Amino acid sequence: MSSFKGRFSYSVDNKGRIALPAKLRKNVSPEANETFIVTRGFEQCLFVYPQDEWNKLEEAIRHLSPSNPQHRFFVRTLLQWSTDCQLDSQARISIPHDLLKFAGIENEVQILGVLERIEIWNPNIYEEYMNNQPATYETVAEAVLKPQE
Amino acid sequence: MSSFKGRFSYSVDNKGRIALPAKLRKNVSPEANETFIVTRGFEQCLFVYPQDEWNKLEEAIRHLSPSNPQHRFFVRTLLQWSTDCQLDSQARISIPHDLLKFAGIENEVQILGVLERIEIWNPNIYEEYMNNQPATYETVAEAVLKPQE
DNA sequence: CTCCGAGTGGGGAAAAGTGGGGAATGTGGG
DNA sequence: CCCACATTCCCCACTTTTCCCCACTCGGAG
Repeated sequence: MSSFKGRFSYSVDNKGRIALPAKLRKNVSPEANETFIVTRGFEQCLFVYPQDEWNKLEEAIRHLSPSNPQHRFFVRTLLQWSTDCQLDSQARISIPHDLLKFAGIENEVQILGVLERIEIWNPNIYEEYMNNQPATYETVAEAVLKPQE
Repeated sequence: MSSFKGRFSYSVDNKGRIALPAKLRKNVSPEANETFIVTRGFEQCLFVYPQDEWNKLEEAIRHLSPSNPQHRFFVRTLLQWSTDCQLDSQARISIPHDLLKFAGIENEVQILGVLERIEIWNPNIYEEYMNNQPATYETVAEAVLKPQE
């Protein structure tokens, strides 16, 4: 099971390639086979799943009801943005332009490790997201971690 | 289970390395495998968890709902600041610059053992924190220890 | 006094990040 | 049908950072 963590500032070269930070690369399981699925994230960012983690997600949405309109909408939206990416020999992935455009990414990115997935953000949008949180880290922590036994 | 205790004054060299006090090192369980996770603490300090203690924390946040925006914010904030650190052959950990900057750490640090984690503070900030507590140790003790069975 | 463990400092090899050239593939127009 | 152009991918090269190892100092125990 992957457990990505950390925040990294990386550049996007003019071919739309983004290097995968070495510390994240070490947490990718061999079953992922150097293959990643990039898709639209929550908030204005991209989610990157290693193949093996994506398979779990796919299994989950496979069990959604095809007769439920809301489920259909969710599955369509998720999958229409999803695309396979192979690492090149320098451990970089090449992101399609429409996904870069969706996330407002130009030359610089913030890369986050978030347990089973990796997130890619425009640094300014990320900054804004973090600054616009209604509560502070400490107060949220108190609420989130309280029921811990 | 770890049970760190004590307060230590240590220096940070110009490569951002901090030695782990010998007394704390003796309390690290072998399962930690010389690996530590450094992250942002509450208040302006850093938390250092041995691998095995971190795993418990990670297990807790893994069960948070991915569809709850507040949970997403918390997990992102916690993980974005987290990074793995291996002890070098001199039992030191190398702290990334952004974490040092967050905690306002320059050349000197206070290291605290706090049960399952280790805290690293800028000595001045720690002093200020201690001096600005509204209640005294004795009155807080009364409130904290009262309901103990 | 000597030895040993603990804390501190720095040099050099290896890895990681970044950028770009050029072949292979694919698409549309002449 | 062939050619021009764009796009993709593979490889090579340069720079910076990281980390691994060795050396020195200090203080306490024997």
